[in-house]
Amino acid sequence: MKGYLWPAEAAATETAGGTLPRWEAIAVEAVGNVIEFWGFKRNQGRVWALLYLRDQALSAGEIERELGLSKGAVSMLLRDLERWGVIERVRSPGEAAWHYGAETDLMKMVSLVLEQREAAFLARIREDFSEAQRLAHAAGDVAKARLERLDRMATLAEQTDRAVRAFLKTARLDVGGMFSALRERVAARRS
Amino acid sequence: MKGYLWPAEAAATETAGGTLPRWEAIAVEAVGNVIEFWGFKRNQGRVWALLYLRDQALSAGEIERELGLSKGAVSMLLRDLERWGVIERVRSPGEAAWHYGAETDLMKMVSLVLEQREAAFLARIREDFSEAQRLAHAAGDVAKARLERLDRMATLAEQTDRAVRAFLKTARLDVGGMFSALRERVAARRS
DNA sequence: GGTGAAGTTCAAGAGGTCTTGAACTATATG
DNA sequence: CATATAGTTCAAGACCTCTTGAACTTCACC
Repeated sequence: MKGYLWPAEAAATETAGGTLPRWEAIAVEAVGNVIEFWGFKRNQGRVWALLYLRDQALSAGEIERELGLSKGAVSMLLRDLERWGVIERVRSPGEAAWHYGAETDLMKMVSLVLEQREAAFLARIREDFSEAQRLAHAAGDVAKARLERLDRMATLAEQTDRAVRAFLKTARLDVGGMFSALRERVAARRS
Repeated sequence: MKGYLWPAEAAATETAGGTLPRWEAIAVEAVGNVIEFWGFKRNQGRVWALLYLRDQALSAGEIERELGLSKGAVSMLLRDLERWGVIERVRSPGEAAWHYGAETDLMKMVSLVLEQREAAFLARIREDFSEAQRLAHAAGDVAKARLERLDRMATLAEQTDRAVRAFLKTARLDVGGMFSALRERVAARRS
């Protein structure tokens, strides 16, 4: 949630090496912003958006040029996206280089990754609260009212858990309804 | 989502000037981590947690000492928390200094602020997508398949919107059910 | 109104994350 | 097998947010 005050015009024109049509540039930036909102890297969103909008596989070199990124950055971003199953690496006929194509909706990736993160994160927090409760009760000299507050505080983690699950359910419903045809291919491919 | 690999022991002992009982330190850090997960500052969570757990109003100086923060930082953090309505500033009898107390659940703040952020943010993204769609159609030379992909992409913002609303609803339900008694006082006070 | 303590502000700096680019590895082709 | 091109890795540094601390303002009390 850093950048929601950027000027749309600037974002659209400054960004690339220059070859992107304006409408494409705007869309690519918009996806970058949404994806950053969800705690991913802006450039992961931009790369996916470019591949998805082009409706054909591009080489790493083309992505570099279109988005003004370095070779190293593109390599790492593509790996992330591939690991999450939202782009596909294809060997094109005459070419030596791999090409990369996007077929799947990004929300799949968002909900998948958020679910993993959330699981590890909240498990840890819960342990911490349990430990704190154990110690506080053992101490003996802690006022009852404060112990109660500690108990209530521990529900913070549980509330967060429930809220995240509610979000994930919504996200998956939406994606499932709208993109079911596209998803099958990738669901089969994954793992 | 940076820090879910910190060692609980370290977090509990290193942090403060040293006066915090261990159970309190652990709980304070845990709240700091949850709040950071939601895109707030870790120290906002730590300050709120300390005040809430103490069950009495503390002065800025005490907070500084207990959490090992600077005067300036405490001043700004308290202002944020007060603006969000999760702490209260009270003038104590004999003392010259203000004291600060926490009565409300933090999830209230999380859902309130997220709602504001989300509204501004997604309105902007939607505009961007509209603009991109307008330009792409005007261009004329864009393949139909690509225009369709752009349309689908625009639903990203709408899906995000719906998912965030689902979360906010859940969060508010939880808080409402569990802390209704505490909430009234502050609801009346706000604005 | 003067005094001292509390509170606020903000430029400079600390602390993190993300990107770069050069060295390195893998792969296709003649 | 040699060569060229693609792809990967990671230390150095760019970038950006958060904290600090000193100067400044406000406030209560005498």
